[in-house]
Amino acid sequence: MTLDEQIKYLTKGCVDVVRAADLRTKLERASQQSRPLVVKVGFDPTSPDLHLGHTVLIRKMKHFQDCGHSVIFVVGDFTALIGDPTGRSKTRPPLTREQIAENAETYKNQVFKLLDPEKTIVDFNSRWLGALSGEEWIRLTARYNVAQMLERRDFRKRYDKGQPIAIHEFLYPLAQAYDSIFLKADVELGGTDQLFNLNVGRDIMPSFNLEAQIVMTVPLLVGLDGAEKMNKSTGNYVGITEPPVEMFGKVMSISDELMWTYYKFLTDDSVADIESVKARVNGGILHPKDAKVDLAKRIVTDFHTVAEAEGAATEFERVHSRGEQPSDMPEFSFNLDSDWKPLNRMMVDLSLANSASDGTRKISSGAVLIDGEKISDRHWKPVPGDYVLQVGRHFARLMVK
RNA sequence: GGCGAGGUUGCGGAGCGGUCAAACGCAACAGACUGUAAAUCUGUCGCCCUAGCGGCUUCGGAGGUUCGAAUCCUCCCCUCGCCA
Repeated sequence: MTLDEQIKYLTKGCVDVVRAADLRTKLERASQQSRPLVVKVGFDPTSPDLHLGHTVLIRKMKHFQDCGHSVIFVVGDFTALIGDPTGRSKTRPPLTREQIAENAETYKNQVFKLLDPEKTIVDFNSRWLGALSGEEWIRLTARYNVAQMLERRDFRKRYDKGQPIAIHEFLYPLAQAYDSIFLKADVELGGTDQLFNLNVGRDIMPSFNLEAQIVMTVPLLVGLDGAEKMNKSTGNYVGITEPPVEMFGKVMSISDELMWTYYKFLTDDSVADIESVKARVNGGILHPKDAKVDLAKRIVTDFHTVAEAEGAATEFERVHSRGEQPSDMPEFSFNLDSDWKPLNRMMVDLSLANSASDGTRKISSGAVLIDGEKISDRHWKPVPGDYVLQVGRHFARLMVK
């Protein structure tokens, strides 16, 4: 890749690049001196369950690796003690050493699906932050002032409203900045919400005789609903440990419009390549569904194998395009005499309805099929044998004895 | 601390003594149409059952008035504005 191509690749999808000109200079120098850039990214060890939203940042790390730079994955085990100030003042339960180690392991397993383990250094910021003396802390805090801190929006807001800001909250950005100093970071990446913290590192580094790091931020990914940010608690997410078929189906359910956003943030394709696919779709040359299938396969492949992605696509075709039964469905055994209940209640037991009333509603709205036959009577009773129960898009196999 | 507004079924938001399980919108869930896309249309959207113009529990909490309360009264709790 030429320098310009590299810059395009590395800055694709980024919201902030502070500063683009400096990035160019650093890249140039790195290639001249064949010295890879040190790219640092911090992760909070408290929530190791990653979804596609997190992978936007991880993918950006990968892009740097692709260009030959070294990436440091910093587990913020020390900064977790402070907690990134959100103003929400919920005190987090402190993690034990074991929990942190465990979460870090979980992170690794997930993150290395995208990152090259060979080229990734995993480190813990307690290693250097925990070793700082009181005196060193004072020197560090002396590098910044309150006016600068108040540029951070949530600090400013709280200050203006007269709400308390604990002194240690000011330490969080400074500690994170010190990570960059200790690691001599050339680049720090983060989500857009991290912009202030990242810039503190940039601001302070020169006073430690280091060149200011480049700060690059990536946006929060929109969730499956196309409206809210991807979030596990609202359910509009795709977890990266989800099975292939689930993952594929979820990606297929997004709107055509959102598909382009996902192409941008969840693949390594260049903006130009994506635009050309889009042009083919808009020109009627490529069916939008095929473009989405391709996207879904690629996303699945990132976290599973190519074969599993193909399998998921085939399964999807079978179930949704041809209306056949899925090859895998939960199975349940019943004894006709002792276990059988009216269907609406049965559905509750099988998690296919929220309540017996809900089950009744589904039955009367024609959503319930047994072996493909619509059931309208909740008192339907089987004779011993195997049945496939379908409620909307959910299936279950019933084995009745 | 003072004054004002308000807390209704996931959210928003009507209702202000009976016909209220509570309008309407959104979300959600089903059905039709499709490409499990969007848009559109239809239905449902507290719980229970022996499924009926059936029963039960809901309108911040606790009491009270009334044949009858989400609606009136009392006390309490909480939220949000404004002034100190």
